[in-house]
Amino acid sequence: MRQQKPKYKQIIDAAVIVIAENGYHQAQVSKIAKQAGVADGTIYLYFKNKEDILVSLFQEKMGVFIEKIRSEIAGKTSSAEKLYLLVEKHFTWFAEEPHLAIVTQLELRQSNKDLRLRINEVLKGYLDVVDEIIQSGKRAGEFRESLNLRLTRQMIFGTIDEMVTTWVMNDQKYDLVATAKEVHELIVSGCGNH
Amino acid sequence: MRQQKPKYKQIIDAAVIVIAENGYHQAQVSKIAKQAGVADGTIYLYFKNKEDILVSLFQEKMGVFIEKIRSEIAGKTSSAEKLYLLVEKHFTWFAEEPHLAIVTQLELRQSNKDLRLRINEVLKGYLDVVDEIIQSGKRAGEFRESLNLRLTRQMIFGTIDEMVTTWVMNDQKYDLVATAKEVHELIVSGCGNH
Amino acid sequence: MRQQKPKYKQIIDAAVIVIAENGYHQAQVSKIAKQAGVADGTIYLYFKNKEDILVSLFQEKMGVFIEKIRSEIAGKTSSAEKLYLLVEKHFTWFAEEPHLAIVTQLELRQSNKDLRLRINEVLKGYLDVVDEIIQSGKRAGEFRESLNLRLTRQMIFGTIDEMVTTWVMNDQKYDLVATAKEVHELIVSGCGNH
Amino acid sequence: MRQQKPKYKQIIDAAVIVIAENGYHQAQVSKIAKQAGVADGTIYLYFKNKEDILVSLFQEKMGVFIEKIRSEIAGKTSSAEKLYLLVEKHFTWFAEEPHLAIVTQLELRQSNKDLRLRINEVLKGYLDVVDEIIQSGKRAGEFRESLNLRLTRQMIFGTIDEMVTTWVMNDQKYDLVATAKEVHELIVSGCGNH
DNA sequence: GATGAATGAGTTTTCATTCAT
DNA sequence: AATGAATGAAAACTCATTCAT
Repeated sequence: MRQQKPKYKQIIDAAVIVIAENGYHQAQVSKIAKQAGVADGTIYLYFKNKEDILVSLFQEKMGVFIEKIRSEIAGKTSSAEKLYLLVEKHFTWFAEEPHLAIVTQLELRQSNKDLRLRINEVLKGYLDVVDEIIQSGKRAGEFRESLNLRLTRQMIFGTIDEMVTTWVMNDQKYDLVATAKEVHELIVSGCGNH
Repeated sequence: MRQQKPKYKQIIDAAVIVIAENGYHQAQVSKIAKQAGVADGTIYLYFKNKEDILVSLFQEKMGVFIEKIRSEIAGKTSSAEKLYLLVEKHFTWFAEEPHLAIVTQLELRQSNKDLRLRINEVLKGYLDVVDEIIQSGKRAGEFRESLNLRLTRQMIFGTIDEMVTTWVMNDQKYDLVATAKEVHELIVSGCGNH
Repeated sequence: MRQQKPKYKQIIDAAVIVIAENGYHQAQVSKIAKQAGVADGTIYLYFKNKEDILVSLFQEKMGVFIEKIRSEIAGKTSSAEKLYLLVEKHFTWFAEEPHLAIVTQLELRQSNKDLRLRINEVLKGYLDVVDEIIQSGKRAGEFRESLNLRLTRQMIFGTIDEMVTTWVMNDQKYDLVATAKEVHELIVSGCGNH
Repeated sequence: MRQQKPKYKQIIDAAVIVIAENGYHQAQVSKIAKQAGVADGTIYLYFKNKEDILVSLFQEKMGVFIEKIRSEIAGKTSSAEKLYLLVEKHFTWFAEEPHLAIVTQLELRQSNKDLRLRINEVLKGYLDVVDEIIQSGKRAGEFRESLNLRLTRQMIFGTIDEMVTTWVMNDQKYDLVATAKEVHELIVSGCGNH
């Protein structure tokens, strides 16, 4: 685990604000340092380089979120319910951290392919949770036995991610959390009429 | 309508190749010019600036694709079939233009927010097709009457987009088109077991 | 003498307008060509290069002006009167051609040293007129015998030129011609109280 | 007040040399940096942009000169004597700083109108000194009561400036300071024969 | 640990000029 | 004579990172 000195967190929180408010390309290290109340050079005592701030930021925030999700769904037996909690908590998380939503949905994607591969590593933990829900659903007979794990995971993640991105691109001006129920319904039942 | 002189298309095709092979940030105008077999300055006779190459590229390619989709689904009566064609053609399109897939799924997203808003304008035409399929499905009773148009559209687009992105991130090493049937099934029926 | 084809004059007149209205650095050859109603390439049938337009412009306009001055002072016997006419005609000239005033006083000076040396060649004809006035004044006993020709010429030209430049820098908002009498007085009598 | 660190002055002195020797358009920032013995980027820690180097250079040099003039004429009672000192010191200044003479008389004028307006701001301080001399001369009865302040100031400045410019354009090959007495005489008495 | 002054690599875009038609 | 599409050289400025203090 990384150093937990206060400045480490200060810098990450500063980065979220600076990137959300200025955009990725206008989020200079010096701006982040100023927002964090440290000198430019200090950043490099806690992070290898600028890219490392971004990855660490995502790791830190996503890590906490994944833990929260895991503990939320731990007690539930129904996979549909677990899936609902995943969607609802995901939406609630970003609704409560609008700056972070901008950073993850818009700004972080402006990074290069290498960075995105590292981000995908972090995302792996989230996708594992999705996989577990799908597997348990299949075992319990709630979900179709024939589901392709990888495709289903991508459908779920793609849907949720697109919902959040569209909401952010629309300046977060409608109630994202309120859509959780319908989104969950779409994922479980698709658009078909059974 | 833009000029249809060969050089306009030459430059766009060169841009696709150069961006796909070098990445967005290493795709210098001079590299594109060289690939297109024109002088650097010639680029600026056909495009306002570098960003304009990207938007034009997306417009040009997506425009043609949308027309193709529209004509494909024109004769079909079943909405499920239309939806299947949408997925299958989408996957086939990118499978046949691997360079373009890299550009749209990875490189183009590294652009700034402004550019992405302009890209969304182009995407609008695609989403309109999705909307029309959903609407016709609802009218025909194939799809649930209660479907929220916007959310359903986002579920469909998010799923398809995520499939293509994952495939590209995995170096296009599996058969994307082969997944079309299952993806279609997921969209129509969700992951639930009815 | 240069070609007197209509396009030659068209281009020079266009250059005066374009340079005055856009400034030297924004007066592209293509803009001048457009204003003159000819193709870019046509410019090069009448002028060696862009710099040549400027020198020719100055030659053409200044040449006509010098002739006018010469004929004006031809009949006068008093040197003071000749000097007055020089000042008054100079001011009147620019007051009647405000675009040209901007070009000669501000924009033409943004050129490089080489161009300015060529412009000085043209100016030589003007300074000759000044010299002749000084010489005749000395011969007639109107001006001090001890006057240093070169310095006196520079004093006269420097004063007149500074008056016009200041007037142009102040957006030509006061009546330049109205100052001719006082300026003449300053040149003849200096600021001393005799 | 600007920083007085050695680098600020180093860069200004380097700029004077590089601009004088290469001309304004060939005085690239990298050339100035090299001459100053600093990195290109360091220039931008001390100056907003390239134009700012020029304005600062003129401010710095002219500011010092104006102070010198003021202290020189402070003890004098005769306005003619003050005026003589102004001319003589002005000529001596440039004779002692031939590089600076080239820069102010030729190269600085190649700048655009905006820059010249900023330069005029600096020049204001010089013209104030001229005004004070004229006013004191009028009060003491040395100069004509009827003198128009603005015109007289322009006559004096225009004359001095033209003398220096001509001298620079002639490659400083004669003794400028030696002309001070005659120039002063011209300004005070004009070319008339009283 | 903390600082912040200094570094220097790297790229888009403009525009005078040419020349095939 | 006239055109105008094509050329390609050239430079200011930013900003992630370092390192002496």
